[in-house]
Amino acid sequence: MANKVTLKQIAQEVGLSPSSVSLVLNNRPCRISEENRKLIKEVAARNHYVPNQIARSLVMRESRTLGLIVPNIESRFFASLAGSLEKRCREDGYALFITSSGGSADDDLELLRQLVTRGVDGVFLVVGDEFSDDRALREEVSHLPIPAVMVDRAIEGLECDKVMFDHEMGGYMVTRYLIEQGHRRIACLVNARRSNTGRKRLAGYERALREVGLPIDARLEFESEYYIPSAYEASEAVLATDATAVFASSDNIALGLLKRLHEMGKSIPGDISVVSYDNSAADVLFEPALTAIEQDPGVLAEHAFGCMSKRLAGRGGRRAEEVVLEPALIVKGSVLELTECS
Amino acid sequence: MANKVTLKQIAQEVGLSPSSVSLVLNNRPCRISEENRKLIKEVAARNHYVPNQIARSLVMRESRTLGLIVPNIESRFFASLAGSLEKRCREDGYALFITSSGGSADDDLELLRQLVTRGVDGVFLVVGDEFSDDRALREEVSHLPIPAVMVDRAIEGLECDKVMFDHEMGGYMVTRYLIEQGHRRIACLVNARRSNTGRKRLAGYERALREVGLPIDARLEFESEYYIPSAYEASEAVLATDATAVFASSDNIALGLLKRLHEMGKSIPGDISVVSYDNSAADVLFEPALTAIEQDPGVLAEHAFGCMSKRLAGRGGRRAEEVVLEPALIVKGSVLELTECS
DNA sequence: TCGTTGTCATCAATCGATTGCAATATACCC
DNA sequence: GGGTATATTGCAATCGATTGATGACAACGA
Repeated sequence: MANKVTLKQIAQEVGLSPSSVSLVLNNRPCRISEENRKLIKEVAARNHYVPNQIARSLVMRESRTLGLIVPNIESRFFASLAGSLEKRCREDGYALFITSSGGSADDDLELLRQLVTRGVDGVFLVVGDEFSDDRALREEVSHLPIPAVMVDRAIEGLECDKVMFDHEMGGYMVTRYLIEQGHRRIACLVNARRSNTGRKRLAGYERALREVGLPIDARLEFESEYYIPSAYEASEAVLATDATAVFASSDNIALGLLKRLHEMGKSIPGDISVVSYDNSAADVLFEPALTAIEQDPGVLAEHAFGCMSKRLAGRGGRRAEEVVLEPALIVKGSVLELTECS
Repeated sequence: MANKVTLKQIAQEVGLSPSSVSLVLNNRPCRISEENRKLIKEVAARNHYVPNQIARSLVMRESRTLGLIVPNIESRFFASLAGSLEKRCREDGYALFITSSGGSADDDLELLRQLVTRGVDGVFLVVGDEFSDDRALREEVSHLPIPAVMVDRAIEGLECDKVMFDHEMGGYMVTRYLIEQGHRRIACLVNARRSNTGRKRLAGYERALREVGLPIDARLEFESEYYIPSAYEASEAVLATDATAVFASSDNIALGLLKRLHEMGKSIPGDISVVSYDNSAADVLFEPALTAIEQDPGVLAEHAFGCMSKRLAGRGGRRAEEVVLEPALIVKGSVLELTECS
């Protein structure tokens, strides 16, 4: 294990003061003879000098590091978001500190504090979807000494930059599309009990029905957590209805549903049409491919970074910015067009 | 945005010196009257004082932060590893700085430097599987001023703690099992060209064949990258052979293979037996479930943290520690037992 | 009254960088 | 030689915490 080389050591070896070395290595405008400049750079390189960011952060009051808190890094969507965001940050010379909380507001709070004391210049928060007690978290976020951007979801009623896809619109688009394809009995499988996003998607679903005068039938609305087994369980009841189509409000929910369909020997879209939300890696396998709402994590990352960037540059307005992105319905082959006669 | 509160401010408000405040808040053994102790703690709490880790790291020369570099956080296996490792670190009061490199040695190097200058106390490296030019990286790793643990894979010939599953053994176990089930013509689909782990799995496959006197037939060995489309492409040729079983050396490779099988209307294990490596989330869908080698990322994380922990405590030996874990073959239903007559 | 002991708290250096201001040296002009 | 530019470089404070060494003060015994 090699020792770390410090500015002072370089200075000593060159025979100049630490100040001069610092000035030269940071390309600060200053009058140091060309000769010594060369010398300093050479010695620094030879000794593999790397400035200590810790020390630098302390005096500069910025670390060029950002933080990200996601509920669960093992979920494909968040992993992808984290990946995109990291790449984007790196492009601008920021490192991204990725952390995964487990989804409880307490853990979120703990991580947030960790990030702040570790000197990140800003945080991206993917928090607030679960209905846990988040008073302490809201409190903390609203008193943060650094900029924060809430991504994909938000703590309701908190003044803070937000970037997210329109979940209500997503639910609406799916349902509207199914209606246009001639479906009238449309079931949905959503996580409305424990998730804000789920609740919004459900609202969109209902709006679409209402809009065309179709009844909102509680017997067609089913509840499922965002896990495959949960959806699998719930699916039996869904398939016992007379629905001709199902709106699965997340990729995992769709997977659970498909598993059940497969077991029952039902075919898509022949026996029943399915629309999913977010594409899972597994989707490549299905024949036909799943029609689904797509929320590109890369787009989310791009906008989130944009907001952050503005704040960091001090260009953010006093009021919080809210970016709402429209999701896209990607039509593939899992929806049957019902003709009038059917 | 609230201001950050410093030790000095607290001290001022209490009317004592910063030293005293520091001493008390860190529960250092010192003689400060019970009365003042109470006061200090109360004022600190009231002001939401949180010590600045940056400043603390500088003088303490430790940050209680560890770093992790994975090739691609969007891959399920790495995401899961990152998740487990983070949880484990947190249990011991360490934060984990997760970064994702993209897999090139250059990026790995860049990230490694970033982590080091940002003062992490140690790094977990999941690097070195791709055959890129890694001289600079080896150089850097071998001169690191902090402990490093290579996880899941390694830069060959580098003296450094290592924790990984035995990939050769995995390939061997799969093949051995297939042989025991009566298979004689066993194809394999591996990433041997660009991956060390793939190469090892192939070696295990060949060892098993050799051991029982079966021929190693180059016409049964197929190459695929670790991506679904790549495996999908390669699968056609695999299925054109007379193999009764296929060893798919990664989850993505298995998915690509399955897609092709599905399209060709072939059934598992009736038409052909399949063994996979690592379970993918998508596996739940298949009927029958896939027999596969399982490498629990949690176990990997646990051991990796163990090594790190020892080093950090100064209890590591001078020589590098090497932990080789035996993978498990989880038998499900994708392999047909061939009877003698077949 | 002096010395001793014990209690409680502070001083000042340190970590490794950054940076405004001051200082030195050399050249140039009258 | 005195005065002024100009070119180079160094000093010392600073960021916010930690910590070994040291100081102040009271009580007590001789």
